[in-house]
Amino acid sequence: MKETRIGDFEETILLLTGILGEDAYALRIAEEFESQTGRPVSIGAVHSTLSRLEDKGFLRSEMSEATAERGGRRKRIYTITAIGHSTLETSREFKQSLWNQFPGFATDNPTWQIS
Amino acid sequence: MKETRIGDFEETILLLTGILGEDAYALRIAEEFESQTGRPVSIGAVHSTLSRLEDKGFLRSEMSEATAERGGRRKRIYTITAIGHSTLETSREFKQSLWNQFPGFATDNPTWQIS
DNA sequence: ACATTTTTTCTAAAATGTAGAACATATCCA
DNA sequence: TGGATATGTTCTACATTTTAGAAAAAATGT
Repeated sequence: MKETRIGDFEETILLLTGILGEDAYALRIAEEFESQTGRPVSIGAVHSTLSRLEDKGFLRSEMSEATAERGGRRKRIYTITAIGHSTLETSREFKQSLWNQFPGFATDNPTWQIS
Repeated sequence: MKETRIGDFEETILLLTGILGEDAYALRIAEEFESQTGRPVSIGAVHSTLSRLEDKGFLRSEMSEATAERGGRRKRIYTITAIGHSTLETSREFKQSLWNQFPGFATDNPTWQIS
């Protein structure tokens, strides 16, 4: 099993988990994904990605207590691990480095012409 | 519209193609990938990804003339299209926005700042 | 009790990522 | 001239990630 590799969707889900904090459970994350990207996402996609990320050690999870709301069953709350965190950072730095080497995007001026 | 979606490896290959310019052909890209990431990559992986990116319209390609070097046969040179370019930018901006919402990482990195 | 809501778990598929063998075409040098 | 060797592409197959939604579980409302 390759421990340190993550895909694009996985990266986004990991980031959203960090952003949502205490509220990071599958359904809420899917909701946030849709609102931030404008693209629909299936709940299954989010669930399977979350558990894969947990298998890889980038996330850890814990069941919350049930709430007093209608249908308010226990949620599986996800938290980023130290490894997940550093993987995110590495990925970010790598992409940033590539962007900086891309002619026309290196620094402040985003003007670039395509043939 | 599922046309505008790319994966993580695809994104890296697209970026490397842009960075390499006139020298962007499969073998060279694979070489650059290894030197930039430190991870090995098979030539087949790069080839299939490049042609997939071309099918999606993010890259276009053209055969070069053979060179006078030993074994210097014709290369397939890839170039980023306008669509490929804007897809890259969209992806970069989206990730940046997520990072800025991530508590403790709202960075003021100068080379990335959008506004 | 039974319907309804929120949420997870399970199953299956399509798309992306990975690997390397097979093939083609160039130069080098006896 | 032609085989050894180098550079590249094309092809084929398989693994992993991404996507979708149905089914099951656990809570409240009436």
